[in-house]
Amino acid sequence: MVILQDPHQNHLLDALLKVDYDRLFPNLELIELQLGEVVCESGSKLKHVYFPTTSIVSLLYVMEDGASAEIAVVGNEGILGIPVFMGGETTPSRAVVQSAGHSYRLRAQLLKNEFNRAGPLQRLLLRYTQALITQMAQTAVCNRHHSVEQQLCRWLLLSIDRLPGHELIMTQELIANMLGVRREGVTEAAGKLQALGLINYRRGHISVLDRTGLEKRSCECYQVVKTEYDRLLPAFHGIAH
Amino acid sequence: MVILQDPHQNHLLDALLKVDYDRLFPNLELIELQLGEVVCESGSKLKHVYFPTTSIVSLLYVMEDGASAEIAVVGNEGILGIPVFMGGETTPSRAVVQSAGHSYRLRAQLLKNEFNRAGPLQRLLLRYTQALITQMAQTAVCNRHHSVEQQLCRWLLLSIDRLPGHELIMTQELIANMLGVRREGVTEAAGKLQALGLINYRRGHISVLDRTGLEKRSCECYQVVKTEYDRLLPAFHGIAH
DNA sequence: TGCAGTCTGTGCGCCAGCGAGCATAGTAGT
DNA sequence: ACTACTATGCTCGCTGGCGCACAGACTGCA
Repeated sequence: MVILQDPHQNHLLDALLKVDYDRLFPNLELIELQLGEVVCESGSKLKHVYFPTTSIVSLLYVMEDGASAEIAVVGNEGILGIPVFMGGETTPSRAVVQSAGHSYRLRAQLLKNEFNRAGPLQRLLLRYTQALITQMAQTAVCNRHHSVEQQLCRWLLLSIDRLPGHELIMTQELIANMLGVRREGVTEAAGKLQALGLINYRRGHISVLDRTGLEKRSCECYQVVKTEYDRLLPAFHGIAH
Repeated sequence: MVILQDPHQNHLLDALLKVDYDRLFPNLELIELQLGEVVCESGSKLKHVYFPTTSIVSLLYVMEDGASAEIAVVGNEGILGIPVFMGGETTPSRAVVQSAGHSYRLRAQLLKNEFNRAGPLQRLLLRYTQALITQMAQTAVCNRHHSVEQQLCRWLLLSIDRLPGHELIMTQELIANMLGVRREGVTEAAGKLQALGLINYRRGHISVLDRTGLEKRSCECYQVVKTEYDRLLPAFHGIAH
C-alpha cells in the first residue's frame, strides 16, 4: 500500500501561512525513519529539524547505568529540534524513533532564519514549545504518582493520537524502556487492559479497541496534556497568525 | 539586618545589555514574597513576570486528589512567567513561594513588548527557557528512578544554588510536598544526611554543611541540570548578545 | 511561665514494582 | 518443515515507599 505523503500531514507545517509554507516547501525533504533509529544523540547538534508525518519520535534520557526514561513524545503534531531555535543547539536527551514512518526535514540553519523573522512561524513554534513543556511536566508528575497501568494508558493514548491508525508496531520491551519500568510490569498491565477489552495485542502489535475506556482508566495526566495541546495549537490550517 | 536589593542580583536582569536594562529599570517593582504564597494559580493569567533575587518559587502541579509534585524551581537565576512570552499565557501548574524573600516584577505586557523586539533579550529568555526545560526533563527522570534520599540531595543543591546563604527556612513537611513523597520519607533521608555530617537541621531550618558531599550522594540529575544552566546561561554581566 | 500549636521521630503492616531466572509461543529465514 | 531467535508469560523473594497512628520536642504567644 502506498500512502501519499504531504507536508500538510504535519500539523505545524499545515498551520503555516501560505507565504511561509511556500518559502519552506522547496527545502523540505521527505525521509523514512526506522524503528529504533537514533535521530539525535544526547549532546549532539542537529543538522536538521524534523516534522514527522506518520512517524513518532521519543525524547528520552539515558542514565549512566543504562536505565532510561521518556521525557516527551513528538509526532505529526510537532517538530523535533526545539533547541535549534531556542538557542541551546543541543540537549542532554536522545531522540529515538518509537514508531517507524515518514518525516519531513529541513536544514537547521534554514529554520533558524525563518524563526528569526519573528513572525507567525516564530509564534507558532513557541506555542508548540509550551505545549511540549506541559507534556514534560506531566510526565514528571505521572512518574511520581501513578501506577504502571495508568502510565501505560497515558502512553498508548498519546501515541495513537499521533498516528493515523489505531495500531502500534511496538514490543512490550520497548514500551518498558520508554516508560522506564520493567518489561514484566508492562506485560501485566497490558494483559489486564486486554482482558478488559480495551486493547488487543500480539507479538509486537498493539491495537487500541476502546479509546474512551482507556481514557477512563488512565490518570488525569493524559487529559491535561491533550487539553493543553488543543488549547495552544488549535487546527489553524494555514491561518497561523 | 537590611539587605540591599538591586535588580542585578537576578542573573537574567544582570545579563541584559545596558540599553535594554535602562529601558526596563524604571518599570521594575521590588516586592516581598511570603513563604507559601501562591504567586500564580494553575490556569490563571499572570499580570506580572517575576525576577526573584533572594526568593525561590516552585512550579508544582497539584492533582485532583490533592497530591502534588514539583516540576521545576525558579530563583535568582531566572524568571517566573515563561508562558507570557511563549504565547500560551497560562499553564496547568501553580507557582508557590518555596523560600521567602524579594523579587522584582514587571508588567506582563511590558515584557511581551521587549520580547517582541526580537533582540538579545529574546535570545536570553529563550535560552533560559531551554534550561528550564532541562530541569523539568530531569525531574521526570529523577522521579522515575531515584530514591527519596537522592532526590532530597538534588533538591537541596538546586535550592541553595539559588540562595545567597547555605541555609533554608523550610519544614520537612513542605519539602515532602514539593518532592511529592511522604513526610516520614524526608525525615528519614534528612536524618541520614545529618548523621553523615552533610547537613544540619532543626525545626524548620536546614543548613548545608558539605556541598561536595551532597553532590556525591545525589544522583546524576543535579549535575546534568547544573551543567546545562551553566552552559546556556554563562555569567554575561551586561554583555548579552 | 505555661500552654497550644506545630514540627519531628518511630513503629507498625502493606503492597507495587524490582531483579533474576526460566518456560512457552510466535515468527522469520533457510 | 525445521531452526534460531525474539517476544511474552509466570514465579520467586525482596525492598522502598506508603498510610496510619502516636509520642516527644520545640517554638511562639499569652
